[in-house]
Amino acid sequence: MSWRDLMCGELREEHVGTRTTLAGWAARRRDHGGLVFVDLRDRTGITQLVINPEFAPAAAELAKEVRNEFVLQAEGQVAARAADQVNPNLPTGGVEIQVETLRIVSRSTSLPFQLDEENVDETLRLRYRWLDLRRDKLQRNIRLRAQMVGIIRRKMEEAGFLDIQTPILYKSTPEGARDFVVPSRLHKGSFFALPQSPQLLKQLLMIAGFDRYYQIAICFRDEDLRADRVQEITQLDVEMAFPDRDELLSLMEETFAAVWRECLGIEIPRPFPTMAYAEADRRFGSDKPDVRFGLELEDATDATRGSEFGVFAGAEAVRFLRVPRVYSRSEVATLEERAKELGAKGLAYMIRDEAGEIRSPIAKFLSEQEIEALAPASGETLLFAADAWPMTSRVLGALRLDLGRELELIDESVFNFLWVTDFPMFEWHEDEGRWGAVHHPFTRPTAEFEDTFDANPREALAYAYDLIVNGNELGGGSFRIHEPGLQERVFALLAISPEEQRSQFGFLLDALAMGAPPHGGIAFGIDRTTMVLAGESNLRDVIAFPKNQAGLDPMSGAPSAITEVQLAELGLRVVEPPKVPGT
RNA sequence: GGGGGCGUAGUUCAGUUGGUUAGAACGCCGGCCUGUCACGCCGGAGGUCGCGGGUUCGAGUCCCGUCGCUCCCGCCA
Repeated sequence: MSWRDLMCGELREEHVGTRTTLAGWAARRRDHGGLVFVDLRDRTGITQLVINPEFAPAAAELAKEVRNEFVLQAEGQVAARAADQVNPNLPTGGVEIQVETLRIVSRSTSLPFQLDEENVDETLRLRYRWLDLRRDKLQRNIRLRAQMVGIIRRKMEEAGFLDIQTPILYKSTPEGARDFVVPSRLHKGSFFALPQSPQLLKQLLMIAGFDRYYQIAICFRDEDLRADRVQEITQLDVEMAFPDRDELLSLMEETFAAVWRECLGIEIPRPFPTMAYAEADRRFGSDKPDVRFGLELEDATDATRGSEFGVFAGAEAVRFLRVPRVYSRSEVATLEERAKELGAKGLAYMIRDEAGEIRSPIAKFLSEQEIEALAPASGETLLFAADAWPMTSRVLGALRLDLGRELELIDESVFNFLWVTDFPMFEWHEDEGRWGAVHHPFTRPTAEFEDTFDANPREALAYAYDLIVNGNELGGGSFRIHEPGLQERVFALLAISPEEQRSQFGFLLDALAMGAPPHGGIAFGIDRTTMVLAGESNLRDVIAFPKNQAGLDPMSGAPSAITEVQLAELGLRVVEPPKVPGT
């Protein structure tokens, strides 16, 4: 016996007069005492069942018991609806099933929340995720994700890339994020780490001669979560030997263009524009600029150098946003709050109102030439950050995004893809008193800096690139170091001792010394790309079974304590007993 | 580790200056209803106001603490 002849959303006028069997969930029941209507739902849509006690007394009796989310099977004639009974809101609205036989396949308790209710508490949604996933939006997002992954695989295979799996139980590395660790039973006291990325393994695959590799890889980072950051991510991981940057980037562009075309029917213009990191930082205060709107940062460092205003005169950088409206004192105070939250010491402002009058607590410190150099127009507010350069970028870059949204400067209908390139190789870690890698320690410097990066780490640029859409980082990559000597120099600059180099990365250095081809690659966050594709602002809405912001799963209760027996087998003792989550 | 917001019925929310028995909609239960599609009508059940303490004649409301969720900063090569 087959459960169904057609899917609920597939029924059309052409089926009128045929007998058919449908199966699905009762989305809604409308009981008229005699006639009963049931909206039967499956992943394809909804069809109306009509149960008439005159034709089907047994079915009518049973229909009175039907409640929301019961699983039903219904057999009957497909009937055309009278003109005044057509429901134009449903694709199946011109037809209905005149039910002859109804079967309650499965019952449901009353629901903890209604599927058509908005803003349901997220803990409740996660706890009953199987219900939450029945909602239209999540069904659509999960399908979109699967469709995207399918397109990506097709494109990678067409381009001759080989899908190779790498281990999940692997080795802890000191660089980068915190590791998730797994204790080893066979080797008590030793731990595996879950991969933060298959980075070293894919490099070894290049050295092994698989010159085009890709994988849809799960990666783990034990860091705090955000709306757009989870601990367990899925990434498209790509690497090629004897690489050609234009070929690699254009393959990626072609892949994403295909995803947007096939999933959304949107044609993304190619090639994607490119912007150097330094320009992105200067104009947008960000390494992942949202270029859908202007409101770019301006520089007033030189113009205020000799100013009587000590904060400006003494700051490494004085930069500002030119906002096309006049703010009240309390509105500016709100903006200043936000700036302080971002790490600014304050937020100076200068308003030229509609009458041309300057309103600014700092105007009295500035000469007329200094004010004219800033050229405030009538109806403009200038918002200043004066600090070390990176802080001015952070504060004004974030403020720019807030204001862009608030002033509705953003065209939400467009997708602006952008490559950001020429990142710095290194950044100074003040707290640790050493240099760190901006991308990762295996990234090669651009040719220009290969000889000089260790003499002048601040200036050195990396052969790296990120793909940005509307201010979201979808992914990034780089060309790698394939020369053992060069790799050792980078390690040394990062203050990794020769002993650590051996113990942590000995296998990489050995491999590089045995015929390593030039290679490079890229990796994209599948979750985040789906988020952008689906127009969501939260990763949890594009992941089937996500954890909450505290990294807990309200459904299963993971993570949870393990038994004394398990601990003993692993040679572990728990020092701090776990709090039971959710109490 | 730090900051903001939220926590009232199964769900989403309202709740005045601190004042009688804490409300609405949806859901749930019972009844009526043969063309509805957010069906309609009548009736009903359902609340430790997150938890603990304090102020007060009196606390959902004010204060302190705590827990949970969420957003952000740090962090995330």
